[in-house]
Amino acid sequence: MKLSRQKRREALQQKLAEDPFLTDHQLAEALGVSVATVRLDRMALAIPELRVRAKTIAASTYSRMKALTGEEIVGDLVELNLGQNGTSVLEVDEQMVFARTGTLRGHFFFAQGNSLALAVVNSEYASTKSSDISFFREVRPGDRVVAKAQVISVENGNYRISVEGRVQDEIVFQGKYFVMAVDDRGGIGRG
Amino acid sequence: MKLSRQKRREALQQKLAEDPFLTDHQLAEALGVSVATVRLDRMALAIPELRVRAKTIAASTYSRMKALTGEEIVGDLVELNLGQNGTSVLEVDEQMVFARTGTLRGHFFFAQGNSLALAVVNSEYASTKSSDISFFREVRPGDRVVAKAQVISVENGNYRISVEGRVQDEIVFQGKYFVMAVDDRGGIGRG
DNA sequence: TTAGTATTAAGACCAGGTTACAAACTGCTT
DNA sequence: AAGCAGTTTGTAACCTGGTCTTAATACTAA
Repeated sequence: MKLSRQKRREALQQKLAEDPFLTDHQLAEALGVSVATVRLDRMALAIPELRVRAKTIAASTYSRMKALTGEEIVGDLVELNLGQNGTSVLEVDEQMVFARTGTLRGHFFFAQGNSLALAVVNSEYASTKSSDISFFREVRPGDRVVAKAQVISVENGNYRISVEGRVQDEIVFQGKYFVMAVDDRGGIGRG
Repeated sequence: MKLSRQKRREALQQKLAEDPFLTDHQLAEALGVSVATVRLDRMALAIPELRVRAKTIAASTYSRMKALTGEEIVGDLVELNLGQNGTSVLEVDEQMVFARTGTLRGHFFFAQGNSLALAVVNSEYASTKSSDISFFREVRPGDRVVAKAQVISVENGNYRISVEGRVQDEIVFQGKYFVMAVDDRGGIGRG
């Protein structure tokens, strides 16, 4: 069960890809090699120690989870004029794109636009009634998508909001959101 | 700046809710109290040490992030007839809803519909060109959203797909997705 | 055989804890 | 003022999962 150094390192990377929470000790056992060798291999492959890995994963996924599910805004809100307009920026990273095409998954565009539209309204219980979005250009990890929202019209609590997302002045998506501002909790159409 | 023990412990929990990656030392400084006290408080509140917190967060969010971003489908695909129709089920949990209203965030609807639409097309590089969605009813944690997609028309690689999401026969969202099947990598309009 | 590389082992050190215990400071009663 | 309880703080020893350095051993090709 002796692997060449090359093979062993590939196996090590594979193991860690499957489960990044393995200690050097566990890795050593799995690969049938000493802990010292595992450390050397990690060094050579520039793989940080378990704690750093855990913390990095935690910190990155945590904030992203928060952004995606726990918080009200997807993307960083950089400007906001309630009832008028707003701007948010979304940094695209590897986690957000399709494995196959390497391009941003549509729902991040939708989510960025959606949450920006809701932020602009900022009623106690604003909610999206409907939306209409088009995607123009592919986006890749490293791109910064700047979304600008503009309120087009307001009619007793019903906002029409236009959102445009650009990467360096090139438009990547364009959408209209119809948002309903509900101030009591009895309304319908929460999104 | 002296807090009662009660208040201090609340403050500690608050701090950790905001940023779970604070060391005892940082907490001690923030609360104006010794490290030993922080440890006692953590003990009393059954809050594990930093490393355990990091690892736990990492382990739990890691799998969820993979489910949310790393895979091609949001929701569980339960039926699929390529080029024709498909069904997916999304279990709504607390992480997916707005804190304030307790209702599902629009982008999960969008994402469920979007990924289902793409799955139905299943070209090598299918991508959403545009969409048009309406949200009808609020959805709460525990609900199972069953989405059914139906291909309406196909014209040289351009699919019109209608998706309906229901919770127990009650319609919660309805959307049309325009998906482009791109078999080479040169096309535009990836979503 | 021997040089050079790969592997292992052994020792000291570190961060961020743990446990156990002692000391000090508080508020309050007697 | 003395005594006591509860709270807070400090100290020392130990643990894990590493670090870094040095040294010894094993393997392999010339």
